Amino acid sequence: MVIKEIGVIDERCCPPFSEAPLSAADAERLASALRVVADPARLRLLSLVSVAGERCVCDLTEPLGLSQPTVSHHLKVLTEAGLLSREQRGRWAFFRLQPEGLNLLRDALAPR
Amino acid sequence: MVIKEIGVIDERCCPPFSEAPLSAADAERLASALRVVADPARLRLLSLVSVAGERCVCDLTEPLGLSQPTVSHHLKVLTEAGLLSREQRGRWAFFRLQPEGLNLLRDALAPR
DNA sequence: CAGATACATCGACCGGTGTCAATATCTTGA
DNA sequence: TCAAGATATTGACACCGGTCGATGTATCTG
Repeated sequence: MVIKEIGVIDERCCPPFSEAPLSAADAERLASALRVVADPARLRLLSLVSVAGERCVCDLTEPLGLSQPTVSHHLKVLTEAGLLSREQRGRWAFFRLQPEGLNLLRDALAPR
Repeated sequence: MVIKEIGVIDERCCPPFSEAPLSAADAERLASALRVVADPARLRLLSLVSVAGERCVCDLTEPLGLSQPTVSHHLKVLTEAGLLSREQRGRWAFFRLQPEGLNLLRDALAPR
């Protein structure tokens, strides 16, 4: 069993913002999580998948105007971060939005 | 009169996420806004200012362990983005959180 | 098995940015 | 007006990551 250590958005990623000053480690974790979505290509991928409900790589390459390896790279980052799920069906890999990931990120940016 | 074009978090920065696919331009704007907070030093600055209510540069250099020019640079980025306000009083520059900035970013990450 | 299709991985390039030292600018007090 | 303190700006450097072409791997079809 493998536990992802880098770039994962889970319950540890997003400590409360204005209760106490963020430690260096917490800030690094949260910044890593935010860096995942701070990219125009990844935002468009999230949006395309979210609108369609489900998309394979072949559907995503052309609207983004990026090469297939680049799109695969971004999808991997988003999936490892917990923002997308991946399901292999035949030759195709289908991706869906995992809304909890975005919810965790949103909550991390809430001043309380 | 100068209108900032890059990295500003305002009402145009954060179009709805899953109603329609993000355009390239919208994705670029939103990514620019998110890049502002996708940095550990800037997150810690936001947190320190948020907790204290108000801080000057001199209060922020030491807890971050960064040089004064670097801290000033990050504070400028955060201020131009609309996440902090800056008020000069005597020799000191005091910074406060502008909660609307974070609210706009949060809303942009909401799947609807 | 051979070819085709869909996707992933690798290696390399390059532009962007976080960082610092040095220096400039601004503000106050004597 | 001069000196000192607080902050901003400049210039340079190093590192990270987005991108692509080439190639590898898996899956289906004939």
